[in-house]
Amino acid sequence: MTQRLPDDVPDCLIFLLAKVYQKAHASFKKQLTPYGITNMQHLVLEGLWFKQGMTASQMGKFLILDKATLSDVLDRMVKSGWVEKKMDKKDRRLSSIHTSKKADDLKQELIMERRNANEDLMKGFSSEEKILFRRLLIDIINKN
Amino acid sequence: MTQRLPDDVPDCLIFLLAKVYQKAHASFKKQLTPYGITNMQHLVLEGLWFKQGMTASQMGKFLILDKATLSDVLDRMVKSGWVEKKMDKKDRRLSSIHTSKKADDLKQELIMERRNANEDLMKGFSSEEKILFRRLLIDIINKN
DNA sequence: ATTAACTCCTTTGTATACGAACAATACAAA
DNA sequence: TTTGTATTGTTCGTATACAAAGGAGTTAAT
Repeated sequence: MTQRLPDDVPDCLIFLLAKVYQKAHASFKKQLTPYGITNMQHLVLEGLWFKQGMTASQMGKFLILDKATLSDVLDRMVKSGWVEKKMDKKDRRLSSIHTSKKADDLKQELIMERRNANEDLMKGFSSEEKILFRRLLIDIINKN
Repeated sequence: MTQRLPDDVPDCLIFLLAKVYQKAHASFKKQLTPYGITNMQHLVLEGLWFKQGMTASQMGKFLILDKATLSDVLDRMVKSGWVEKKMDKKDRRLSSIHTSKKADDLKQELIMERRNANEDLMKGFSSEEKILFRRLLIDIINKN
């Protein structure tokens, strides 16, 4: 699917952002193939390694994901043995999510894959460009 | 769904790109609501206004979209009356895609909505930042 | 205690995404 | 002209996305 822009690059930031995301997503997806895990599932695992035991609601806020999306993702991850849900005894609406042993065994490897993917993306950028690029992205996300 | 990053912004470009895309997509989606058209459908229309009569295959290359994705999108757009397909008499595998009158009547308005969306995204950026940001995005897309 | 309001999560419906397999068609080579 | 190959577009399977509605549980206010 990966392709190049035409010589006459469209003057549309929305389009460029969509294509950059598409590219970044596709290349990380390829890196994750050997692990049998999707990009989204990788994100969930890293989120849990940062804050083990989050509820689905907390994770949704932390990762900025719709609860409906997350519900499906977690369901698949429980079924495929990447995470486990533990019912909360005090509040029966909640369940805390934990990574499984299968996931923890791959922790260092999976984190490294992400680091590599990030470096690949900005390969060729100067230090100043990297910093500025990051700042501009954050600005857009936090706008409004 | 739209939210802010935590104070401790994750050091992961892939994540930031996903969130920027998510934000840009969501805000343009809201702008398009009154027209009863999706972001993707808007993209297809602008593509056709640039090069009327493309085949699905050509459009896929032009917009960098998977043929399977495009097939579904075009199908819905034909059903909802935004585009029309004309069979090619010479090569019966092909059909050229055209915008409908319903779409053309909204052309100026729809193009303006995109322009506004793009300006909103980079509001607050200096001219230099805008130019650099665009260049960096294009660099990433055309990498490899 | 009971109702109202709120929260958590799931389910439903629609629209992307895209790899893979396919059918129909076109074309090039022998 | 038959055979092999390539191209176009569809269909299938799976995984996001997210709005909207719903079910279950909790808490606040009366």
